[in-house]
Order: sequence, then C-alpha cells, then structure tokens
Amino acid sequence: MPELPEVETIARQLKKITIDSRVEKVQVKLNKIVRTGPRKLATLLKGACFKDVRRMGKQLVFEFDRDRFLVVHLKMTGQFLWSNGDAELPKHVHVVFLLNDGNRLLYRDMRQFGYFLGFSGPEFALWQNNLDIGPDPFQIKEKEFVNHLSTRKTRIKPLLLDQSFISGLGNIYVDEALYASGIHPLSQAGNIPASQARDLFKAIRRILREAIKLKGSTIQNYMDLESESGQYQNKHLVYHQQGKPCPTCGREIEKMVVGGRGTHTCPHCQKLFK
DNA sequence: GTCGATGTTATCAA
DNA sequence: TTTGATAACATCGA
Repeated sequence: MPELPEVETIARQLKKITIDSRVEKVQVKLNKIVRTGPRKLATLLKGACFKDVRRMGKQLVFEFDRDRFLVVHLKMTGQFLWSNGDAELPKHVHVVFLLNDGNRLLYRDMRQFGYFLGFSGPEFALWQNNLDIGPDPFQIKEKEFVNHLSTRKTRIKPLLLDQSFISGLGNIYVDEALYASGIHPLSQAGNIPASQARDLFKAIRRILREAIKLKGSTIQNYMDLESESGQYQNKHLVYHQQGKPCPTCGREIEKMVVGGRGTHTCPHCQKLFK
C-alpha cells in the first residue's frame, strides 16, 4: 500500500504520539507477521520507551531506549491505529501494543503481507549493513541520479520501482512522475537524455513533497494514524485516470501493464526513448 | 458465484 | 542481465 509520502506521514504522526510512552505488553495475534519471532519481540519491547520513529525507504524504524529497535514494512495494506481504553479490536488486527498511559497502538493488515522485525542494537546494525536498499529521492543528488540512470539498459518504470536502485517510490508516484516529466514508462533508462532525466528527478521530488504536504494518497484503505485519509489522490493526473482526458492535450489517458503493474499514461505527451 | 485487480516484494524459471 | 509469472492474502466491483 503505502509509498514514501504515506510512510513519511505515518512515521511523523507515530513519533509525535508515541514519544516517551512505555510499552507494558506486546500481544501478537498472528505469529507470521513477526518474522523475528513473537516471543522475542515481546521480551525485547516489554518496558521499552519509544524514542524515535523514522522512515527508511518504505519501511518504518522504531527506536526504543536500551538500544532496541523495531522495523515494520507495511507492504500493501498494513496500517497503525491508535486506540484508547479497551474497545473491541477491529478486524485484521495482528499486533497490539499496550502502553503505560492506557492507550493501545494497533497494527492492522488485511492482506497480511506486512512484517515486523525486532532487533537489539547490534542486530539492527547488522540488518542495516546487509540491507540492499538505495538512497531515497531526497538523499540522492540530481547528478548522481542522472548518472545512474544513464548506465542502465532496463525500462524506466521497473527501474524506478526497484528499491535497490532508489527507495520509496511505488506505483502511484512513478506513474505521476513519468507523466509530469513527459517520459513513457517503457523508455530505456539509459536512452533518456540528461536534460529530461533532470526533469524526471525534479518531478519526483516535487510530487513527493506535495504528497507529503497532503498526507499521501488514499486509494482504498490507507489511512493515517488519526484515521484520516490522505488528500493527494485528488491531485493524481494519470493514476487511475484511464479514459479521462489528459490535462495537457485532452486525449484519453490509457492503462497498460508494465512489469506486471497497472500503468497509466498519456501516450501523446509521454515520449518513448527506445 | 467467478474473475481480475489492488498502493509490495521475494523467488524462480526462461 | 533481464523479464515475466507466481505467490503471499482479503476484499471489492464488474
């Protein structure tokens, strides 16, 4: 589900709401979600204080006192909910954090693709070292991005979705950025002229920044912590806009499949670099 | 009832 | 090296 803007939004809200509160107990309802093991997670986090929540690519990193870490990947439908008291749990809640202030932090995931990793400090460092994840669009420099693109033979859309190349982009924002910079998703990355690659880079940053400002895009069930929807979906110019007129040329937005993903384009405005 | 699609990604085969 | 198919799973809409 969530891409960089949604995960960034969630991280910021989680940080604000959880900072300095203490975990009394962790209840794991669905064991497979916790890949490092439910017992270990419970032991690790019992009595731990939230110190920081940040985003790495599309993943969330929770830092606790006493050198403990929790990494969460939301995949398609993972979400965090804030709940006070002991109201009945919503459907698909797989992990519950009982906090010292009486509140509960819930992890809900309809499709159960998301996962938790619980680490000690050294384990976390090891995990980070082995992590094959590229810089996100705010970390990499324009020059570097353009250089990297020019060396690749693969198609631009799957490349932008490849988290080891650049992290944080997903299907929505790739379609929007390619449209904004006039590049067809089937273009060979290495054949995109440098000037247009720079346009692409700028479009990616601009679109992500704007989406973060609007707390991301809500398509079906992504919601931020306050159970509010993001608003960026109202700004989508091509994503899920097939059949509607292109804002630039008025011709129909088309939908095709690229790398197994639904892909939305204006074939007239987006140039194919073979 | 059935089929295809859904914001992600790991894995395997061609 | 690159690609495509498949799988993990639940839900929705046609």
